Amino acid sequence: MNSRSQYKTKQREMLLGYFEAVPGVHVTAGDVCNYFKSQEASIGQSTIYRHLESLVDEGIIQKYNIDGNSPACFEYVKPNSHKDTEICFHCKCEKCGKLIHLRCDELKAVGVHLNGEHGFQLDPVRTVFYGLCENCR
Amino acid sequence: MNSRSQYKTKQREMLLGYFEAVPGVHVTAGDVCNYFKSQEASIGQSTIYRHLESLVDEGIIQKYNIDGNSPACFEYVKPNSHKDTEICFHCKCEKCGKLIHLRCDELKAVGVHLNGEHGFQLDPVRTVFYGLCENCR
DNA sequence: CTAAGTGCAAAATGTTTGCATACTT
DNA sequence: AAGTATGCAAACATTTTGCACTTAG
Repeated sequence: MNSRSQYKTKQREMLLGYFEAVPGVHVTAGDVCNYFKSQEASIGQSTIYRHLESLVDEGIIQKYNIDGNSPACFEYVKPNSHKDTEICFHCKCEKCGKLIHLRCDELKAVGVHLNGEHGFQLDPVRTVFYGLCENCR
Repeated sequence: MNSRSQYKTKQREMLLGYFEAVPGVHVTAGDVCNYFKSQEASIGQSTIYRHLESLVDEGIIQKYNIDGNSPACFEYVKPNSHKDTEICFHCKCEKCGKLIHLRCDELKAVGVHLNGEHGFQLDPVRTVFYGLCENCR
């Protein structure tokens, strides 16, 4: 659950570079593995999985579970979009797959409510609202 | 995606009985398998998986994917309960992994708000709130 | 030098499928 | 009799782990 890398290794830099090159795009662990398999400098799959976990813990990428059977998706998080003052909620369309980013005070109230009434401290970074977007309804 | 059973078999009746006996409780496919393994009249796991799919399609049980790695959860849906008041929201503790299910009108307001203000039709079955539970904060 | 990182292959997990047999209608 | 349902074992896909080896600090 808590794994951050401490060494700056070639593999970590390559992974970071990969994610930085595709901001706002979802990739699966398999996508990453395939990409590096097709490069001359490849990375073992366990290393990829281990780094994905670290990068999530470090807040550099985000992990989404679209549904139970398909593989998890990862997305690069731009460093300056992470400030507390602009909490960003995510809505994912179950049909077209579109990811919508919302900055909304009323949604922040959900967190306050969960905290006050149910003793649950919401993590807006990890929580994704699933449903249907405007076009797909 | 569309599989409804047409025959009334012993196995189907046993499964139905099992779910009706534990309304409002989440069970995984594995839980169901284990339960029936400990009974003298057991059911094969493929049969269980196939019936779970049918029962979901028939609206008799609901399926939740809490996160990508843990198994899907199933819950019996009481036939005569008016749906709107029975919407169940899920909170998952990121630390201890505890799953809390809430039936809360104020959370329903989130769906209304997303719909009205953001044109997004929330799917409460699929959406899981991540955060920290009372004990882990 | 030492702790951390790597990568292979194997294990673990949860779910699905092929197929011969048994059951419902 | 005809078409489903069953259940075993094997296949599957994704992710995790054990362990010997390498590397960063």
